[in-house]
Amino acid sequence: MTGRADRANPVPALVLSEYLPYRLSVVSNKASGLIARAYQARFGLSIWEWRVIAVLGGGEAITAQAICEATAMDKVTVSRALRALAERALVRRRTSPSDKRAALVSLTPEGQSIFDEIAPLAMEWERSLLEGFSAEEKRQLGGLLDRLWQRADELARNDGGLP
Amino acid sequence: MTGRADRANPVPALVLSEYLPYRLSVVSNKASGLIARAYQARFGLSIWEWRVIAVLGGGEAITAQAICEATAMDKVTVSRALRALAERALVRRRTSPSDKRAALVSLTPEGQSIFDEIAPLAMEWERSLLEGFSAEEKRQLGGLLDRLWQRADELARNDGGLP
DNA sequence: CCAAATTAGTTGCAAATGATACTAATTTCC
DNA sequence: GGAAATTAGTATCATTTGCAACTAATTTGG
Repeated sequence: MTGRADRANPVPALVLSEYLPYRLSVVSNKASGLIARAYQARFGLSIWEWRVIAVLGGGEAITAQAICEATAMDKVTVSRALRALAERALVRRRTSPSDKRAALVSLTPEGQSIFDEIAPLAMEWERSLLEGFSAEEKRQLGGLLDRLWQRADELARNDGGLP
Repeated sequence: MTGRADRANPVPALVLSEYLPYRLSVVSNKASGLIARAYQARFGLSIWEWRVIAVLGGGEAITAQAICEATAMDKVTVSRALRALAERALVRRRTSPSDKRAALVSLTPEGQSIFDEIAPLAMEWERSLLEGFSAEEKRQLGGLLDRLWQRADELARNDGGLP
């Protein structure tokens, strides 16, 4: 049982509005777009700068590499976000004593205070987006997204393994 | 009952990996990225060119405006995609007889044959992504995404209505 | 212990994207 | 009937992004 299409199981017609990658993309852009506009307008932060701040908000000093992993961002994107944040003195970089190639990044007090200000707003935005969803539905959504995430990683690993 | 945070209902801490807009964005990028790479490599199509082809695959000649609505793409993006597709002779544009500002766009035979070739692959990619999901789970996922879509539209309409 | 390979992070350049302004055709409505 | 406002689509320019090449430090393995 391959699940592959044949005479008995024809491939259903493609309808863009029903196509999962399309729907994910539109929903994600709508959701992120709303909030990104707000970050930008109120704090002058790009969505990537915000992501970096979000992971640094925990208080630990971590390397750019660790930021890449925690944010699913490319190292170039992280590098640029860090440069912008450092220029505004929202983060500080100290060369790691154990590896002089790497820098340990942490929020400055100003960075931390921006985090403290945005974090609750971010949670409100999320809540607002999920208004009308029951706790059970939120749980389902989370679980389904996790599985899609995992599945996409698997497919990427097999270099597509795609048709 | 505002749902707003107070002493009794504190705002939960922000954890990026649990944050819905972030998760949506990552999942969407992973899913689209996989498939977009395949469009590009095999057919030289950008994701937008593909979306345009997908809506034209139905066979109707429609205006760029209608394509915008059907694909959730910006009119500039549609214009560029159409230019690229027209250069490759995958679409044809005829001035609309009823409105000389608008052009009715349709696939050429070559365009149609590309659609016919990709559409089943696209369905396979989707199936592959959803491998392991029960019919019920797929239905749930679809419903939840629809509601998020709708909700994001509502929020955008109230200019954010966001905090 | 040292040459080769790997890793951290940055930079430079080409291509993609987005915002704005523009042209041309059409509608509105006085 | 025609001036003003609207709409379809395109062009322009600044910014962002993505890729590949690069520097510097570290690890590997012979």
